[in-house]
Amino acid sequence: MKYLKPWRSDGGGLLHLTILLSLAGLRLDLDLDLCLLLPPPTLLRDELLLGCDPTSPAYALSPYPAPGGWGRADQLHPKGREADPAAPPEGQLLREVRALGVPFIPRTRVDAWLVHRVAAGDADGAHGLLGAAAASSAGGVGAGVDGGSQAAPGGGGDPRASPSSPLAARQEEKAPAEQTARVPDADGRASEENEVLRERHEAVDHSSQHEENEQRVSAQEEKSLQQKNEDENKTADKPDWEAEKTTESRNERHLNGTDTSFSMEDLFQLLSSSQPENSVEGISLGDIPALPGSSNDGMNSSAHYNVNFSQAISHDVNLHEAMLLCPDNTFRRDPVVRTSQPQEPFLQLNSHTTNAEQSLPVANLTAFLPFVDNQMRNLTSEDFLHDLNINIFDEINLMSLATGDLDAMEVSQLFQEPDSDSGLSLNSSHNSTSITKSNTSHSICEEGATGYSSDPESLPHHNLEGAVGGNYPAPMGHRSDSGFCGDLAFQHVFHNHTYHLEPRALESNSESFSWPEKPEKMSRYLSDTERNLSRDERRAKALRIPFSVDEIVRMPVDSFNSMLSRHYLTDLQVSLIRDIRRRGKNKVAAQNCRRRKMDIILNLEEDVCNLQAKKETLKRERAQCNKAINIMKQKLHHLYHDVFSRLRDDEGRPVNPNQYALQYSHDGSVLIVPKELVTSGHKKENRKRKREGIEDGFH
DNA sequence: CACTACTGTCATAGT
DNA sequence: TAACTATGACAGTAG
Repeated sequence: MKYLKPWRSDGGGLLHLTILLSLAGLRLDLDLDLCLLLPPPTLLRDELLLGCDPTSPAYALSPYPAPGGWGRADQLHPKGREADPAAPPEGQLLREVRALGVPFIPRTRVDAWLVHRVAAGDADGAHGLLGAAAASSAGGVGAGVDGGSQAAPGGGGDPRASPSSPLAARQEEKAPAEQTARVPDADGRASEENEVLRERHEAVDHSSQHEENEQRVSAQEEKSLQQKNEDENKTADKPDWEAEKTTESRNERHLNGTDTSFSMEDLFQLLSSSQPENSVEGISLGDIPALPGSSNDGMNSSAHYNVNFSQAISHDVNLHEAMLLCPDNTFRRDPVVRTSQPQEPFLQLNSHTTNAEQSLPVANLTAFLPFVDNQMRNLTSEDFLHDLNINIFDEINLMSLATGDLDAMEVSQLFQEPDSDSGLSLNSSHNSTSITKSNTSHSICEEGATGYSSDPESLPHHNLEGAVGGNYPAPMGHRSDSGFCGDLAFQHVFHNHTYHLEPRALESNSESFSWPEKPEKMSRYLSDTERNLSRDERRAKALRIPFSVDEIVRMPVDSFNSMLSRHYLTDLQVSLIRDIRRRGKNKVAAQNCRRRKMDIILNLEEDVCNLQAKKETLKRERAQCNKAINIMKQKLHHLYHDVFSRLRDDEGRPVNPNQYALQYSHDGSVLIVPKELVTSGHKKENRKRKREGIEDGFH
């Protein structure tokens, strides 16, 4: 869905939008048609008309730009398409259409061909031709990319797209048979017309299938409006038709609004000034399938082209009721906003959310879910719809994150960012570092588009980028400037359509939403499951990185690098993955570091304890030694006195121990010497020992 | 409300 | 030079 570019001069984006909305069972097509018809200032009015330069991008039926445009543009590129054998040359077609007196000029060759067939009475044929639009267009979004890339190698298709998608394979199979029967015109575009017309036919079929459900939904909406909208209490008291009238008149007031913005009236004048025979409704109706609420079958008569402008706007009511008004009608209309809506239709859709009161409660939005979901499921038998659903729901899921989990202010911020693809630069002011850390290798477009930051979590819009990440590669570097705004606008449109998500989808996607850095702020939004996730895990989820954080961190570097090269990842995803790996490894390193530090501290404490214990032991040993020494001294003292008591001099008298001392000689003999001699001898011996000790110390 | 422990992260130096 | 590790410093959070 990322690849849809609604705001384009050609009808392709519009066709896509119309078809997709029809597939979704929403009666949004006319309103969006009118919105989409409003040309950007730089768009020449003639580009809206059939007679534009065939080489102009506006002429191409593809919603994608020609070669050089952004990726997957090749799918519906005229080149490589088979010509419709029944399609007249474009000049003849135009002449015939004009000759039929159709009150408008079809915008594209497809429209012209359709009008030609219908006005000529071949309603069934036109109906049939219309049908194929959904298949082709949706296939162009999803599965059928590769066949187109073969047909238009210069179309900037995603080179990594699988060449074996089901639709591509089917196209390849049927191509030879059709080539034998085709009568290619000069441009080789006739087959494309045929195919797109067939797609439209399918779109109409789907639309008619959803008619009952749509009416039921509309009735419920109206009932809810009448019951719960205080501003419209009077309307609630009136019969349904009066309520509708009120609604319609309200829209007419919007239409006739006097503000200076680009109104629908301006559009009407703009288109009618150069082509007086053209009517606005004609142009828009040329692209829309049968309107469920119209009295005519829509395709059985050309009368449905004569819907007046106010009727067309009445469908605008349906659009906004379907998109923006919830059953309990907590959403208020803003006439000013609505009046200015035609100027910048998608941004106006954004403006609906700028009012806090206008934020869409998820519970209310889910009223549409069963219907839409069933319709989508019924269509999944088609390969293209498989891919389409994926893309749609990707887009839907992302939007649901914003609408379902953000408060009104954040939603409004999300939608207010005009310069960002996917509204990704919303929160840039909240995190200045995210800008300074942006990879300078990114172009401004990409940075703005992706809100590139090393800290995606700080940017709630990043999860939008996730729509193209993970398993849905996005050719980010192939956008044309013109496609940028369209992409932005178109995403916003589909974001609004995501209001029909299942609650489960909303919940699951709320997990992938990224939140402001403030944890206390986060806790308000995060579920218990989310709260258990680490920041990087939430970031990875937000960007839909198809690897677990644990994998990213623990993987060997070789495997890691090969993994990055194997998967098609956006720069933002790669950056986040590398950041996750770096942070994860650093986290482990920090844990190890702290563990080591704690180990060191514990070891030192243990050493201190051991040393203290050793000190105590030594103290005890010293005390024991001292005690033993004292005992020995005591014993020696006793022995000394005992010996002296037994000694006698030559005259037989006891020896006084205070005057004599015992001296042991080296040969073991014991001498009794006077103490004066022992003292002097001890001094000399001590001196001698000291000298010897000093000499030993030197050695 | 202050304090503390824990944890994640960043910057930087070293391997 | 890239990748990784180690570590100090800082900030946020919970008890």
